[in-house]
Amino acid sequence: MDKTYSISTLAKEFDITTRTIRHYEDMGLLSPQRQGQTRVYSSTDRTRLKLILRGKRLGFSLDESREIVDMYDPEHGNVEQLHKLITRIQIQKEKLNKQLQDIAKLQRDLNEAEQGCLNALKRHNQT
Amino acid sequence: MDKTYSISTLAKEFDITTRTIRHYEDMGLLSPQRQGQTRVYSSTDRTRLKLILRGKRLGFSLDESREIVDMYDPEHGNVEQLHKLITRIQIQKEKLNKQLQDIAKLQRDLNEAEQGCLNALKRHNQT
DNA sequence: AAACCACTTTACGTTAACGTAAAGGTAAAT
DNA sequence: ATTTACCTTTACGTTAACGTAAAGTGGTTT
Repeated sequence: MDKTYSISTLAKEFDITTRTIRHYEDMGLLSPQRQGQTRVYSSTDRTRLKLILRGKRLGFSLDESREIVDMYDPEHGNVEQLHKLITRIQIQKEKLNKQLQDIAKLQRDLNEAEQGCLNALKRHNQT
Repeated sequence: MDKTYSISTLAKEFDITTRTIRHYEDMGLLSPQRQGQTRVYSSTDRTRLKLILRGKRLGFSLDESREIVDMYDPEHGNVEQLHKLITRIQIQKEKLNKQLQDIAKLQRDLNEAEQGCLNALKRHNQT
């Protein structure tokens, strides 16, 4: 008796359109059940959607996001597949580390810029 | 006697095409000097380009990146402008914090997935 | 029964971020 | 002098990620 969701419910929850959700399905990122021809989303589907949107915020393409969400419930086929998956996971982890460094730098830069502004305001007030 | 760069030098250094660099100029992100009709990039231009590419890695649009690089050498016009700039800087900082959280979550997820794989391999080797 | 709602598919349109010729200018090397 | 190696502009093409109608289906509310 797992909770289920309609497409518009999910759309409202995540502030996206139903078109977007269907598009993710077209691209192979989601594959909800059907009742007749109506889509019924499980909580697993909802989680996948959440992950996709997180990937989007991080600047991932849908292809990259599919790679990532597929890492969660992989076809634990043979040993070779597992090794490949581990490799892909490590690649992603490295990419994330790079991104962390970028963010750290940008944060420092923004703080500097902010300080520059505040100093300019101070100088102005002293006039 | 500041160092200058040709367009193809920069393209090679950052592993992008000259078309891309000209496109950034078309979009108003760069405005190099000219010698005749040839573009000559200063080290400031080079830095701006670096920032743009960093923004790209973080999933920013060119519009967003322009906003950010413009924060570095703003037209310190009036006080109002300065306040607006500070506001924009803070918005960016919040966005970055959000992104940091997303990355942290994703890193944890990937570590879990990796452990799952490693365990699956262990179980396989015990057979 | 008619109107309304939420769902569906199909399909063309749009925007961003470049790719990819085409056609030509300039300066150094052969 | 002509090939080579850069540089330039102009302009149409492409891909991803949806937007936006159009036209139809199926339940329920009036």
